[in-house]
Amino acid sequence: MARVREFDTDAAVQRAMELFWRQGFEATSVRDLVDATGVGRGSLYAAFGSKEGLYEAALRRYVERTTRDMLERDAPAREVIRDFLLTLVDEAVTDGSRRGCLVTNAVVERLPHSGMTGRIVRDSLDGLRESVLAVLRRAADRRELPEEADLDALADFVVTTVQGLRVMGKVSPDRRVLTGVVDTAVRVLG
Amino acid sequence: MARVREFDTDAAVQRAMELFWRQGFEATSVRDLVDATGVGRGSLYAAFGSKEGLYEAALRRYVERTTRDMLERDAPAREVIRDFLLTLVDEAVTDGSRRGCLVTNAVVERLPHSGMTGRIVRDSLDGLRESVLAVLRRAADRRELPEEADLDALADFVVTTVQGLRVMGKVSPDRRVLTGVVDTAVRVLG
DNA sequence: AAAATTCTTGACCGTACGTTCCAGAGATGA
DNA sequence: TCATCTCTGGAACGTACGGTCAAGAATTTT
Repeated sequence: MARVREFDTDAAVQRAMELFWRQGFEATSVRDLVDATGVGRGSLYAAFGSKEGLYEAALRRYVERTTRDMLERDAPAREVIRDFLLTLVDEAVTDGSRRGCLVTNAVVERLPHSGMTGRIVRDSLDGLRESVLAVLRRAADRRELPEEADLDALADFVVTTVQGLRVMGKVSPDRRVLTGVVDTAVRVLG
Repeated sequence: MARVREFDTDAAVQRAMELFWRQGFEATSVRDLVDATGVGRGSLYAAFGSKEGLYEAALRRYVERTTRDMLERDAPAREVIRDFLLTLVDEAVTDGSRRGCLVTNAVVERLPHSGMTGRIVRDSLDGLRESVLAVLRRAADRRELPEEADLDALADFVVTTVQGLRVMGKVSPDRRVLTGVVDTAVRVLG
């Protein structure tokens, strides 16, 4: 043992996450990160290795914190999923700084540039897909969906709709429009 | 009159577009653009004002060239839109460099940083929306859709699905999955 | 108390960035 | 032919970047 770390790693990652979320990876400089976290350059590099390492930690944190517990509700699938999508609409309309979703942003701006980002993003979307699938399976068990429904395709469709909403939410955060999209989308669920 | 411009502006914008599309705005340096276009720094700045100006020209070119003539076909709406979405799937699966769609990329990585990008992007999506709407109206005239169908909401839904496919295509360019999504999506069209 | 170990701070590194500028080349009009 | 104008090419600008490192501070072990 020796000198103990003075700064709160979690808090630093949280601050970094907020910056990356609002500004993107490239547009956020190490200087910005030092200022926002209050942690010195050296300490940041000792703890995370690189700017990209810190970004990945921030992305991981985002994925972990973005809970899907809305999807745990025991209610008709269409209702559960509709409410879930409507929270995304709400986020988009409410979010004044148009930051969208960090995962979606990571897909577009970081995926080609390698690193662990692809892995994290894929895991995140797989997680969402599984949660949706669980909802659909419960519904299928209750004979709530048509007998021949393809649950896998439906789950992929919902995940795709989430990404679509995330993008559209940035372009036109218009509640009426986005709500219409959600209502249209959930019509495929029976 | 005086000395006449030596380089082909259109060709230069085309080259720039390819670079921005593949690498994104921030990751493309002016040096890259000079190398790819073969046009000197000075000439580039004289013609486009700034890196952002060239980006906007490239984005505009992309929007103009990305023709929607698939949507002009006179066939059942569901079929026309399904085929259109399937071409996107094909693009995603085929595109080895995962560049996605320049407009979608612009939304995510450039929208917060102002400029004309927001305007161009919005115009582009509005254009797509109008094309889809025209298809739907033709279908409605032919009593092909349910009487009570909300054409506006359907058009917004299709545009959203396009964006969703564009993002998903980057993460998992899997034809089976994406085709399933398309088939699911078009089920809302009657 | 002293040795050992880890963390902190911030100056410093080389590089690459976007942009500006200007001397010279090429084209036109007088 | 010469004056005028625009375009060209690339050197040069200041700045900001991501990353490194060494000296000192804090803590634990001996």
